[in-house]
Amino acid sequence: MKYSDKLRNSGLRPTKQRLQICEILFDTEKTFHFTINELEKKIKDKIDDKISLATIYNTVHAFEKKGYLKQIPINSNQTYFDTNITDHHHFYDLKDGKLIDLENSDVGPLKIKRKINGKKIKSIEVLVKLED
Amino acid sequence: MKYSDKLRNSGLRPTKQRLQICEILFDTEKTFHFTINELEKKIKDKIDDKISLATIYNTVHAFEKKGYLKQIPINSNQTYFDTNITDHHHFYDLKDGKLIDLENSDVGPLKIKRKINGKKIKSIEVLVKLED
DNA sequence: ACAGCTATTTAGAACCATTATAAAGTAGGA
DNA sequence: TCCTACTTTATAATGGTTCTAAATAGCTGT
Ligand SMILES: [Mn+2]
Ligand SMILES: [Mn+2]
Ligand SMILES: [Zn+2]
Ligand SMILES: [Zn+2]
Repeated sequence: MKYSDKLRNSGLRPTKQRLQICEILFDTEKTFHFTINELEKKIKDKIDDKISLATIYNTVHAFEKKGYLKQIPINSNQTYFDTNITDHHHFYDLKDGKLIDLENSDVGPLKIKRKINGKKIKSIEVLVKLED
Repeated sequence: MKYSDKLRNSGLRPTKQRLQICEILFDTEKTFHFTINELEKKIKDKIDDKISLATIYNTVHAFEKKGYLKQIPINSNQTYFDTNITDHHHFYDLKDGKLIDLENSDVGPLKIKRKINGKKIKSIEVLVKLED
């Protein structure tokens, strides 16, 4: 399915900027992790038109809200996003700030035994910090 | 052991400010989670002397580096700290931004099967997001 | 094709948690 | 007491993110 249809089906107009960002984010063999800053660089490298920083933020947030991107919970001055939207976990290399995917099967079965009244679990995320 | 000795043993001079912050952080029945902003409020409430914001940041970072506090990996515009330095996990209530401790036994055994060459695991942290 | 409406983009300003600066104050050893 | 390194402090700077409001572009009905 074309990105334009996917966007329209989500209630998002398929603008030139959104389509170009789609290509950068989703036309890849492998999924990847990125910060806004890194995405901005990638956009400058790969497309000739300029996309304003505000639009990059708007688009990433719109895609996240629609479920096409995920935020990764991590302590950093920047927000990390993930084009891999399946349930999975992460290694976080403290040395270089890079993330590595951990499949669910790499972590083993997680069973949260405690329950909070009136709340339900939205996600379970494991972060494994790595050092030398 | 008095806080002054604990601090001296860590190579930190037991200043009035650090001792007062120690009392707020560690003279409690239960451990708790906080942001710098919340700690600042608590300091204003509980002690009569003023402690500058810079000192609060300095002290929290010094205590974290010495292992008396932990940072909690989470997506928020503020950094969350924890006076519970044991290995444990968290519920994160997306509605009100509050954290709840999850004991290791509440999560079940975690076994990270994948290894990264030349790196060792420093910590394994689980974040369980809650919604209504 | 056109008009009208709303969504979107954009440059720039604002926001705000955090960090840096550098001057004044303090703890502890000689 | 004196010295020196450590600490505190007010304040400025930083930098990622969000806001603003004006210009532009996509879409629907005619
Ligand atoms: Mn280019
Ligand atoms: Mn007071
Ligand atoms: Zn991932
Ligand atoms: Zn905790």
